[in-house]
Amino acid sequence: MQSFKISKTLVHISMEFAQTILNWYNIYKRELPWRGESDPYKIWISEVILQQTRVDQGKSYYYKFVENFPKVSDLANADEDFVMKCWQGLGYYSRARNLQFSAKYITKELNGEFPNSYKKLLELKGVGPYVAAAVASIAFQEKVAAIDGNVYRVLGRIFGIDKAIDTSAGKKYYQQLGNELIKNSNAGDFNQAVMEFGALHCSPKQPKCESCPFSENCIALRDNKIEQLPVKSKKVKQRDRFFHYLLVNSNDEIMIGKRTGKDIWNSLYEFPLVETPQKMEPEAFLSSEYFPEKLKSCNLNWKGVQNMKPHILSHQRIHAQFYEFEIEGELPVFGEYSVIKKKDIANFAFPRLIELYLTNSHKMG
DNA sequence: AAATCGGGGGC
DNA sequence: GCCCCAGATTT
Repeated sequence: MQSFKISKTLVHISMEFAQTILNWYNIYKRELPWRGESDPYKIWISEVILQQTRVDQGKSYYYKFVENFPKVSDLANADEDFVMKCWQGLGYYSRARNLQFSAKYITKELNGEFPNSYKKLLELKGVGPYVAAAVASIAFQEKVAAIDGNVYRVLGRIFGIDKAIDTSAGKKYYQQLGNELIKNSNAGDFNQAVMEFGALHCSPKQPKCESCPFSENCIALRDNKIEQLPVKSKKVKQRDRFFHYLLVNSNDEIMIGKRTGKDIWNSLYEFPLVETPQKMEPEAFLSSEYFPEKLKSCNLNWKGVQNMKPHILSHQRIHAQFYEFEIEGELPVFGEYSVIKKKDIANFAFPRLIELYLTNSHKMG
């Protein structure tokens, strides 16, 4: 807060900051599907979709959700596989499961009355400080700052904050600063304005400092620290994984199973999967201990294998191969997998990696 | 506090 | 390749 003249009080600073950012917002804000929405349920949907997700990527999913589940009770009563199918391709699939879990909670336990405060919203599964603040401010005008990646960047730069955004002390500091700045504003507009400013003007790379309404007061600009702020302390490391998908086909049927557990892609479907600790060539894999005994003994006809380019996730590089088998007659009972008609395959939600394979192999015939 | 959970886009 | 995106939960 040293960026403003020392004689100014916090009230003056917050009013000046808010007025500047709201002026900018009124001129440059984008038209977005959820802009002007007053239904807290739909605002909630939009905010969950937009977690760690760009607006351009989330838009079509927002339309899909409000169309298929126009009310919270529609989402509560929907088939889980259909909800996951609507989320397919968006990533972080626990968001979809938690969304429906909380929709059931609101519908059944709260008699359909949507939580109407920051504190009550925080009790929903999948709702953290950001979403609770966003919904509370936009739907209920509660004066609580929604601190997302954009806001960290905008405040971090303008106020020259040296606290790291991925520490609890840093998060607390930013939240308190935001809560001061929002005090004299329409909370919903204020939060959306700061985020929009971060997305369009104070961007991570090549921010438009030359035309910035805060250029006179921005500490980062003054000290030439635009590239360094906001401060982050952690670094992510990736691990390699080696997946062998087994396509067990008959004429018109194929084997799939639903993933459970704490690994990636929980609640999505997949083909029988074997993971090996290191890279293995197809021939070596097929005659190895890793290839399931149950399948060795049932007269599989190996048609070929398709090698995918590494599938890159935030913490993993997945090297996948798809083995195509044909089998005469009935498909065997195998593990937790079940047999479906190939024509029904589009009803199930698959990871992007499998979707890519299906698209490719379909194209190739 | 650190690790994990996806997928896509910009450079 | 690296960084980041209208973050939250688990360990």
